[in-house]
Amino acid sequence: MQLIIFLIKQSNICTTMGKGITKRSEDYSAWYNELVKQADLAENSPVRGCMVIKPHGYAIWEKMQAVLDQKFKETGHYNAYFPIFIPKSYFSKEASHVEGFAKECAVVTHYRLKNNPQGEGVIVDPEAKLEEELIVRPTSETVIWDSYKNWIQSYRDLPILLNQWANVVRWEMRTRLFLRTAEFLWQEGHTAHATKQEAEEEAIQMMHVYADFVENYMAVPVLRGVKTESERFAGALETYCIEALMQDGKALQAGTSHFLGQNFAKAFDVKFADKNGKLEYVWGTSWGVSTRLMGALIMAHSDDNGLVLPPKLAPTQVVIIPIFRNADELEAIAEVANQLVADLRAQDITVTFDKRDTYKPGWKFAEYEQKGVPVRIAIGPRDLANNQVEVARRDTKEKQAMSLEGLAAAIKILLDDIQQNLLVKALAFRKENTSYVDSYNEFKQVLEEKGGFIYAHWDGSAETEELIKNETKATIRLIPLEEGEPGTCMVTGKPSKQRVVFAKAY
RNA sequence: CGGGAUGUGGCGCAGUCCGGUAGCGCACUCCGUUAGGGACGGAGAGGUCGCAGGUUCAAAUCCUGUCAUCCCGACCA
Repeated sequence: MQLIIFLIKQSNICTTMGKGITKRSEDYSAWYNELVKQADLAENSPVRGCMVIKPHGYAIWEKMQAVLDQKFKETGHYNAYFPIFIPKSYFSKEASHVEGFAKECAVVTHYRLKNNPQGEGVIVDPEAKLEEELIVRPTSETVIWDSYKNWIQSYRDLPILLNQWANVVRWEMRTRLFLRTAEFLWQEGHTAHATKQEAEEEAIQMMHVYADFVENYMAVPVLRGVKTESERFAGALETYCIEALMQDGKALQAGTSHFLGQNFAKAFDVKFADKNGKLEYVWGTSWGVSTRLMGALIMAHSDDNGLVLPPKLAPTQVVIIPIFRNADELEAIAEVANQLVADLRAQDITVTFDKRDTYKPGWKFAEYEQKGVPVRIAIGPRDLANNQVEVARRDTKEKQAMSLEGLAAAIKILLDDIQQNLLVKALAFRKENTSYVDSYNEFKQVLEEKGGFIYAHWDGSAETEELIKNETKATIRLIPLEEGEPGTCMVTGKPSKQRVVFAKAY
């Protein structure tokens, strides 16, 4: 009996392979690229390294934004907007900051075009050269701290808790849709505080806000920790981060939160008078997540049939597909379907009733599967006769007949179950792909054969970190927050306070 | 910026070696049959072969230049 079920499942898979995508096992990278396009999330733009985010992809991003925005507001932050252009001179004010971003900045040098006097087209008007070039923001610390200088005089002006939703540009050499694009969308929080402790607490808080979002909405488990000095954000004293594991065993940095110390306050001369009238530099943080989260979402759950979305972030949670031969049949089905739509909406479930007669049911099944709609309900004449519907869940691809009686409530429970199942599956995968090693040879072997997160002892030096990176391409993803057992470095044998997490990363 | 490759209807490709006036699959339009996992048949529409020169009676094809994109490295959310 089990064998028969297995065969049926196999044949189902085969029939959907007609316009399928490359399997993960064959070429993970190709699978990802094809999936992004097939699921209608995004495509390459005419400009190298930039992407067009298509409606379905953008709808998912909007869901993410909505949840995050609410969380930011709940933690006391306000949204604001600063300009996309930053005067070049601002970048020279914080030395390590410019070091970190100079190599990937887009620069505006002119403000006018004119018709080409030599012939076709337009040229940049050489007369219209800017006095000072403008940098297209790669991040906004500099322009924001320049404003903070004017906004902050007294301890009464603090804290300032701002966030902005924006696009930024980093001229990357190699790009991939969502994971690394020359222009990307993100949010960047920028806060200013009177004390070191408060700023540190803010940075840590936001790391936890991110982790909570990624785990409870994206259903992707993350490790929390701090970056090593060499992986730290340019201009930060401490970078808190969350790291997720993708299905190919590589790590993805899902969010970062930086404790900036007084670096930017000093660079932009932002001081405040404390209660004793003494002038002090302001303490700062910055934190961000980007459309890269889309990449994490895709790579964490999706399968060889296409996108798999957690219900909490799916723009459409349920699709209803009628199966009919003629207008009369459709009418009978629509009566039931419309009632079901109303019932589902009453439960705050987003639902689409796709009664188009321009596409066949099989085509629609494949289409919604590829786009990751969590639950599909099919209703045909046979179902109407039995007062039931066929319900299929995207995550496990299981199908079952369900009674129309109390269906909306049952679907609500099913959606919760899918959300939960995705996280459980991802947690199990991470557990399977997490290793503890004590020798460098073992480390190399595990990295080569299995990948994943590897906990190992490290002597704390940048030299050893660099050596491991050069020899194995693995980097220290983070130093866990919780105190660990001391040991000895797997490479040098020098003492180590605790294990750190290594992985190959995106 | 080093190494490799590719530019031909909307997409994916063949044709290039050996010059002879452009073809296949998908998608698209119309008609009919179909409809519980990406239907079938028939009839159509759509391309200055990346761009600029050159050779030739004749160039997608040969030569020169140029631009762009992709992949592998160094760099990065």
